Amino acid sequence: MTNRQLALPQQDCADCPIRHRAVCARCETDELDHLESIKYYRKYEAGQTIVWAGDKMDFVASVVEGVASLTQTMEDGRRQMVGLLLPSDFLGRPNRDTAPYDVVASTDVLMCCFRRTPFQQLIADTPHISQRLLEMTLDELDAAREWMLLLGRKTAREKIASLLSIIARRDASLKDLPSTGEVSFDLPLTREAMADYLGLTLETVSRQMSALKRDEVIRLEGKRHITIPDFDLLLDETGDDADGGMLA
Amino acid sequence: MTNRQLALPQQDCADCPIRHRAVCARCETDELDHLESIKYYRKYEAGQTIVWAGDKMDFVASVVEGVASLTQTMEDGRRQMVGLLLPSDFLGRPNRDTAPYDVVASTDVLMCCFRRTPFQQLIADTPHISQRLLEMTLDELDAAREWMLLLGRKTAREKIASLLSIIARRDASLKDLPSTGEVSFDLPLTREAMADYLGLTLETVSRQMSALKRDEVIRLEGKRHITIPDFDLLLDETGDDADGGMLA
DNA sequence: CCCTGTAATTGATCGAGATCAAAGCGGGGT
DNA sequence: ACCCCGCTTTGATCTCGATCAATTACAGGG
Repeated sequence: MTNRQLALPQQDCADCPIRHRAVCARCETDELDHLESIKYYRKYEAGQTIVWAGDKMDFVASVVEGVASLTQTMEDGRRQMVGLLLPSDFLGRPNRDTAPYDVVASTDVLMCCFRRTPFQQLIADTPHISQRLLEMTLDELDAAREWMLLLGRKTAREKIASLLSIIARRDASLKDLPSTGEVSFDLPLTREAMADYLGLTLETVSRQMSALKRDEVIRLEGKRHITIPDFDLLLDETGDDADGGMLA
Repeated sequence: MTNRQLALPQQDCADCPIRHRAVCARCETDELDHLESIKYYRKYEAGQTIVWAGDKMDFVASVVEGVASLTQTMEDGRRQMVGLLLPSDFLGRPNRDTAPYDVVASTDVLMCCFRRTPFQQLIADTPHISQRLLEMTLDELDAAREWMLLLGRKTAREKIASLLSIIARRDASLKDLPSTGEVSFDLPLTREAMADYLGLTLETVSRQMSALKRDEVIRLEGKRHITIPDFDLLLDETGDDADGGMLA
């Protein structure tokens, strides 16, 4: 229902839904042509592992549709998600050939891939790409640091509220809707994935979701579709300052 | 003792202790000359706030000597350190004029500063600088993600051991010493700062330090000078894989 | 040398979230 | 329809780290 028919491998960057947000955002037509010539699309199904930590990675990519997660695992099995890749986010690091984390598709995912070596060359030659990549990396660093505050200092309830508000916001911005008043979206994560992201157990996630529902901060239709009757009410629960405190 | 006489504002980049690690690492002589013409030095005393969150920041800088911390504070006073700036680390974000975090000198600090506007211009014109900045930002992102695993999933004892091993490693690498066998260094952080970094209370930090001492993983001389009789023994306590798991 | 103030240690108790354990869904396949 | 099987919810109990509360160590100043 939400994961409607994934687009078939498309050709034209001009029609791309992430044209103005992804690593290619600042490219001129001729630069885009060059990118277009080395790109290829790839689909992954929900639950599928895109890359295993430690594997060679011979491509970098932009998420076009869907959600993927970056997860670190300790020897004894403890797991921590360290990033969520939403449409327009970039996967991979130029000049590194080994993946440091597992990358798993949370929903069906469509990626726009570039072979790593030609892409590295392109970065070196195209300031519009390397500048955009720097900017995106700095944004990711800000997001990671915001997440450090969440992991280190927030309560379970605040963590859940923060996660929901972030997903709601990014979902709204993707659809060019405002994130105020009543907001509604599909959760792209299982309870377990939420727990891995928030540094909690899945039982605690479930309990806090129930508590937020009981307190009418959220409504659940099925397990995955969420309605937030009043977005400001949710923000009050995040522990962030009134202005939302968002940087990016 | 460790914070020996801070160098007087110096002139010559060629003699700079962070010449080959900082944002200027890849610059050629002529590029260095250009940088040299817009740089100035600034000292801060231990405990002094370098920038307040929300303040205008009209410069960016490299840490030359000393240690500074980046800290986020919630309205109710909960605090989380989100980064530690060691010598060669970069402070500030091009194209952003407002500081997102408090920056506080943990020890006496010497900074090599650049006014933001000319520096931005320099980045745009000098691939050697922007490439190095991208690389450093990607490293910081890796470090932040490693820290997310620590904050979300590690026990108090593992957190302390991880922090000590990171500081020991960076201290050794700065002095071109190996980090094996017996290692010894000064802690640049108070117990409270350690707690803010690790997402713990200072009491828990103190207790775990005592426990590591009791178990002879570390030795304390005074409150701040630490000796690690066997670095591998400390690594066993971090919860990371045998190979150390370090990326950068 | 003794104050004084700050940083650190140590002890006693509490509580949020983890862990262990059982049910409830709900949807897809035969 | 029915039965799985994976996901989720809910309950009972335990535990690690937080909190509250004294001490103790130490550096600087008179």
